[in-house]
Formats: sequence, structure tokens, C-alpha cells
Amino acid sequence: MNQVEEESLYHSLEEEAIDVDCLLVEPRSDQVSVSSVWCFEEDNIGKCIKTEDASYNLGGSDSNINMECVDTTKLNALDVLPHEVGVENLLTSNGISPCDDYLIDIGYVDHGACIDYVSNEPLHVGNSSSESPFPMFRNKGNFGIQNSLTDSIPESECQNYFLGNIFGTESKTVDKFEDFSKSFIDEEDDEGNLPLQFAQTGMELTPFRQDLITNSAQEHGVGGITHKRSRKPTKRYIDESSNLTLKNCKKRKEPSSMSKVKMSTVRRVKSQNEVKPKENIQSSEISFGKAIQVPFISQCPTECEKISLPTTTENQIESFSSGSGDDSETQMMRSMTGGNQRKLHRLWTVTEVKKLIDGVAHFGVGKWTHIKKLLFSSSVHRTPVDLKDKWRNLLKASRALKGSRVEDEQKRSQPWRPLPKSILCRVRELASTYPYPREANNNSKISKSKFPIVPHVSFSEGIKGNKVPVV
DNA sequence: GTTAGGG
DNA sequence: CCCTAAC
Repeated sequence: MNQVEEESLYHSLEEEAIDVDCLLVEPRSDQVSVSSVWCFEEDNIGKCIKTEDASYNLGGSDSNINMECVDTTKLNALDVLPHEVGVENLLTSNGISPCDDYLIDIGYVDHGACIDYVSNEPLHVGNSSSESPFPMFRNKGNFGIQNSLTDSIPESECQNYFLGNIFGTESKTVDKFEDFSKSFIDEEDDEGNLPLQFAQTGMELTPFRQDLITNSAQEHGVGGITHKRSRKPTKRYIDESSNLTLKNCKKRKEPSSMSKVKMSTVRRVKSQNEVKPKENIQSSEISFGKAIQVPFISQCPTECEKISLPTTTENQIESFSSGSGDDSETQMMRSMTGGNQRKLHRLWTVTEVKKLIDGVAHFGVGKWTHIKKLLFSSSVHRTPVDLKDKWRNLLKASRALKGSRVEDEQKRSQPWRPLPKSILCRVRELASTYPYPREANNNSKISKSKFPIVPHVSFSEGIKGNKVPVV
């Protein structure tokens, strides 16, 4: 390229330049200015671009990183032409740099720490070496660009930027992740090495980590601002919180024309992979292959509870489960775990089974709501569906009992079915009287009459501990 | 809203 | 226990 071409190119670039100083004087929330020196290298030849001032329009909502910085770069001070630094290749047609899938992946597209990515491979930042395509992420302790970024942003704006743009309106997520980000930093060892999980996930060392460090720097930083900037919430967390909001908004599902099976699949997939709605990203370009895997701590209490519950005695369970505040407890647990949590598994006690059998004897199979209302009104956690399911299981158990020798069956099933033989017998008896809908088709329609003649059997009247039904 | 049935 | 179709 000859001199004339170079000059004309520079002029055209100059025309596109925006007033950087203006931006720096009155920085807007969506603009992050860089006042530090940028050094772009190409193949370590030593051709450097120095930009005194560069302004980035980070486009908070649309996640497009404009390349105004490139336009405003004073190329005349350099002997590097745009194509040599690969500038013209930086943006794809949709305005996202070729690296954006990586950025999106980590969720830091609109994060200042990612700026260097925009510059693509040939553009190295700071004292980067060539050992990696993204040297600043390989070199420990090289956080110059991030620091300069945050330095040049008024702190309040910086807060707003991160809290507003990264976390969107979900301010609660900020608090939730403060602790986690702290603990994450703590996981770093003395040499600044990353925890093993980074190496295992094959992630490049990341803006994410930088953010943490800047984060902690801000925590102890000047200005007396005690706000802590937190790391970006995981996709899972976002999804679960959004699901919670969604559930609150529309309580009941609308039957959609979409295949429900597909819907359920989508929902499950979403819970793992869904993008944060705040990020208006071209989803087709998103790749989650390198997503950060984060332990989801809030699951822990549930697990503990699940584990500890079966060890409680029957009476404890009874009193525990029949409380009126039970439902709220379940609800609270659900909301705590993001609304996506499975209902707490409660073992069916013998008393409950007796009540169920009683109810079936009284009202017949299929009147689950009836039974629920009359016999299980105190135990909120037992829904009619639960009763139905339990009855189904009881039938299964009783059939199994019938199939094999009673003693063997008892022995074999002892660990998982502590139900007394008598109860199973009773179930079997009732099953023949009130055939379960499916069996009703196969077997003879013995009794569809409302009140078939059945010996009135009531377990509930029996003495506690006495498993023998009272006839 | 309830129930049946598959998962 | 969850989910969904069918009623």
C-alpha cells in the first residue's frame, strides 16, 4: 500500500471519528472510557498503536460493542494500517466481533473487561506475550486494561453500569452473588493460580476472573463506596429466578398449541442453558460449550433435609407434616430454591396409608379429592394426586405380594417397603373390590356401584401400633 | 378442577 | 413426586 492510499484511508477514518474528549468529560452510563495506553501488537513486530483516548460504546442493552475506538484511534501516529491489525475483520455483519461467542458465553459482552477481545487476535493489549491468542488472559497479574477501565469510570457510574447492565433489574442477584464471588476469590491460591475447575473446564483465563479482582479492588477501593460489585449470576440462577417470577406472574399454565412434550423438554433444557434475557444476544451465535460451571449452593439445604427426614420417627413426621404451616414451608423452600425445586419427599407413614385405605374403602377408588378433603385435610402436603400415586404404588406392592411367597416377599422388600403384610392384604382386597381404572377394563367390572358391599374396615379406629384391621 | 397414567 | 393429556 502506498503512501497516498494510506493517507486517504486515514482521512476517511478521521471523518468517522467522534469527539472523544466530549465523551470523557461527560461519560454516560453506557460508555466506558479508556484513558490508558493501548498497545496493539502484530506478531510482535513492534508495530504499536497508541491510543491516548478511546471511547467504547458498550451498548448496554444490545450488547454490541462498537468499534468507535478503532475509528478514533490515531492511526497517523502509527505505521500500522487498519488491515494489518485486522481491524476490518473485527466486526461481523451483526456487529459482533468474531470473539463474541466467547464473550457471550461468559456473559461479559457488555463488560468493559472484554474490550480487548473486540480487537481480535492480532490486537494485543498491554504487555501481552504471544503465548496465547488472548494473552492478557494467560498472563497472571496482567490486568492493566481492566484497571484502567475502572479507573476512568466514575465510581458511581461504574456501579450503575455493572449493577444495571449486567444484572439488569434483578438487584437481588447482586446480593446473592457477593458471597460467592468472595469465596471464589478465596479459592485462588497464593500464587494467583486459579482453582482447578478453571483448568478442567478448559476455559481461558477470563474476564470473569478479572472482574472478580477488580471487584475486590473496588470493595476496598477509594471513595468510601461500600457497594460490592458481584460476579455475573450463573445462567442457572438467572433461569431459576426468572422462572420464579414467571410462575408468580402466571399461576396457571395455558394450554398451548405447541407440543407439550416439547414444551417440557424445552423447559428442562432452558433451565440448564437459557440465556439471560437481559442480554439481547444473537442466540444463534451462542455457544455454551465453555460456560462456567458453578456449584449451586442453594440446593444444599434441600438435600440435607431430604436426607435427614427419613431418619425421623413416624410421630415426628406426623406432627411435622400435619402442621398448618406446612404448605408455607414448602412454598418457602420452593422460592428459596428458585421455584424449580422438587417437592420435599415425604415418606408415607403407616398411619397415612391406613387413612388412605380407609378412604378408598369409604369412597372408592378415584375419589381422591374426596378422600383428601375428608381424611387428609390436616396434611396439606398430600394432594389428591399424591393419594392416587400412593394407591397405585400400594396396588403394585400388593400385587407383588400376591405374586410371590409372602415370606420371601416380606424379606426381600423389607428395606424399601416396611408396610405390614396386613395392610397389603387389605389393599389387595380393596383392589379387587375397587379395581383401578385400568384393571377395570381387563378384569371383570366387579363393582362399579357406588357403595359396594364391603366389610367396613377401619384402620384408623385401631389401636396405634396394632396393624390388624378392625373388622 | 380432577383424574389417569407415563416418566 | 412431576408432568401432561383427557375429561
